[in-house]
Amino acid sequence: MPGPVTIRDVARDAGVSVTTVSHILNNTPHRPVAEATRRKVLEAVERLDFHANLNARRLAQESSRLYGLILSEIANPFFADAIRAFQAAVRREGCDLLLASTEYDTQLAEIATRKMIENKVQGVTILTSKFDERLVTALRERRIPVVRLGISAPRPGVRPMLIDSSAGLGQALDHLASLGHREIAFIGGPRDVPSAEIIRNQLEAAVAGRGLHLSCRLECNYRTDGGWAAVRSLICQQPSASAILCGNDLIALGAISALEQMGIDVPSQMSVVGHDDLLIARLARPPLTTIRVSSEEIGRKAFESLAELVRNPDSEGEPIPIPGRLVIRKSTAPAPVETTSPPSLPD
Amino acid sequence: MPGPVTIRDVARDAGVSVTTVSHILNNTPHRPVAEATRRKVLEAVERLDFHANLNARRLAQESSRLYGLILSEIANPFFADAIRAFQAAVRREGCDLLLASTEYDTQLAEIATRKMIENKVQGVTILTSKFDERLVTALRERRIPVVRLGISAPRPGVRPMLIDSSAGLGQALDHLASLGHREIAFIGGPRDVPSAEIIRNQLEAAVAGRGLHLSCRLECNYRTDGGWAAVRSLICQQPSASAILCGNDLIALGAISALEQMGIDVPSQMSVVGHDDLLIARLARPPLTTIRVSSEEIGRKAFESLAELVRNPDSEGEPIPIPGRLVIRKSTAPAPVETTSPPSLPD
DNA sequence: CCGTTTTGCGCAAACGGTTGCATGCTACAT
DNA sequence: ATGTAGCATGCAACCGTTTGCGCAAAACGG
Repeated sequence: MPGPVTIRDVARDAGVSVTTVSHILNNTPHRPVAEATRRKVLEAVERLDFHANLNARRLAQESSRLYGLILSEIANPFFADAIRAFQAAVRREGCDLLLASTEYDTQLAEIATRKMIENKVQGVTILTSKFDERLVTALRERRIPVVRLGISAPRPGVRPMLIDSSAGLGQALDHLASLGHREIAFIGGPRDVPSAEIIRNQLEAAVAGRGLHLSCRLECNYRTDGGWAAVRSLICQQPSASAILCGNDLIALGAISALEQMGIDVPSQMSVVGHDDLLIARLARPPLTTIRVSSEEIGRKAFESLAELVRNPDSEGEPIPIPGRLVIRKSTAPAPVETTSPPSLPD
Repeated sequence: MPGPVTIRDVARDAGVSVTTVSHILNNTPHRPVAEATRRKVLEAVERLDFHANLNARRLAQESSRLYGLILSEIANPFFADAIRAFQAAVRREGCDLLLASTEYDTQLAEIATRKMIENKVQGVTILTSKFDERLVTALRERRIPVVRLGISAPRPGVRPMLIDSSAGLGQALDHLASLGHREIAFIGGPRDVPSAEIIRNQLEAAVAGRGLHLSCRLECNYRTDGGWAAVRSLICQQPSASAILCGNDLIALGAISALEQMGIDVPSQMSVVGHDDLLIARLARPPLTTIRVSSEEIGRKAFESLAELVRNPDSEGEPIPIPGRLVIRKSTAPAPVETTSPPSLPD
């Protein structure tokens, strides 16, 4: 067994030094190479089917040409396009991507961070809001630039990215109001998830700014079963609501399924609005009216800012806003007329 | 700027040699270490916040402790659980995962393969059936074990994994037959996708084995719009079918949406059966009767076999079967009585 | 008290690339 | 002929770890 073919084998085969081979393979600028030599080397590479050892290369090089991406779950559908866009941008730069998932687990988050450091990535994007600030600090101590989704103490080398649903939530409220809805309930994500809390706050602001009010605020996990359970309790304590705003699409889907089971038709008897616009929102029955947040935009902008941060390490910057906007489909309709609350009279 | 902390810094700080530090950090078996020394070193590691350089480590080590996973799209929902299971198994082994996606692109598949080789992974799992056999050969030339989804020439070091829907398809046919369906149509995936072709063949076999026959065979892309279009043409050319078997859940969802648009109710007027059982199948309206293939099982078994192959490099093995079985939900119901074809008489 | 084993540790050579610097050669101007 | 510039290439140190082997001191058995 001859072992793997190394750059030395190529050099020998082409009759040149390893230095020359290396420079040719890397297209080192300012190093002149005779055309004949280049051909000889390239032929040898081809003939021997040489593949460079990336570990050796990265060890020797000053820059790893590696970017890191940390997310909660690799297959999280919400981030599908973000991953794709980020990955594509990384590749366009001639770099590689190191992916790590936290699975919402503190220890795995630590492992993911450690992996970023050990691999000497030149920048990290964090797409999970449940991520200990201490770990960001660990990255910063190694001078690794960070772009991060969610609120984050603004500091040099760390650029936050904020999903701003204000506009979309406002549009949703206006949309519902124009359909005659007065009693609107909100089912948000878990209190301890920062992103859920942000949406909640933005909604409160939008409601206040419009002189409306929420008849009910509920909280549940971010899955369909959460939405399902929340609706059961909602109907008990606040049966007069005619529309429900949900913290994400899965909650909305769960809500719809619970309503259906209780014999309440969506949208004729109850309107439902989601958040995120997953693929599934389009496919649901009825197709979901929801607040769309472009995942692709998240991935693209995250990389842009990260690349900028790499060029310009300690620069600070405004949080990157990711806007959400309303997409109207079929899960919202005019409020039913037989409302239990009497029409309000102008005074 | 002092540069990154290396093992030498730790050694100096602890007053021992790098050798000792290395052995302590790796828990090298059969190397005795005084308890006091161990403590000193561990404290130094802590104090300096030392993180080993993985590139250097991998370069020096014989084994990379790295596994590769190649798939079509990282966020493909069908493989979500497979990735998770594979990843978890890799981690349990104390190894790392290298992920690469082909995006259904030949050139990216080549790049993914190259990356596997350059990173010296000790084994690769390929979860996309559209993957050139030549690339597998390239891996084999480097003696990298491969576990691969889909048919593959059986050869040493390569273990195929086959989704066997035969049982599930049989159950589906029996289920439909027991509901009184006689005219069953099939909408499969693209002809040039091997996995689609396999399902087609397994279905033909199941149909033949039961003395039934398919009234119609269609082909479309693997997305909802494919199913949508296929149903439009199906209704034109074969309006008597009362049930549709689909090559995957997205086709089924598209089909249902087209049927709804044409005023054909599912399931009372038309039964629809999917394949895969994505999360979305459960959430669809009506919830989809479908043939479930466990993604988690794919990931788990893939790793098991790969690990076995790593221990025992050139062993051959039977293809790993991944069974599909029917899950009955609400998209199938008794055939409508006003069938256009006259009841068949025994002769 | 003297071999012999065991324990604890370090030297130095890999691993496979990159890169600053030196060197020989050709070409050209003086 | 001679100095000089630029072209083409190679030497050798270095990146940060691992690991085979050797060495001294301690522990042990007779």
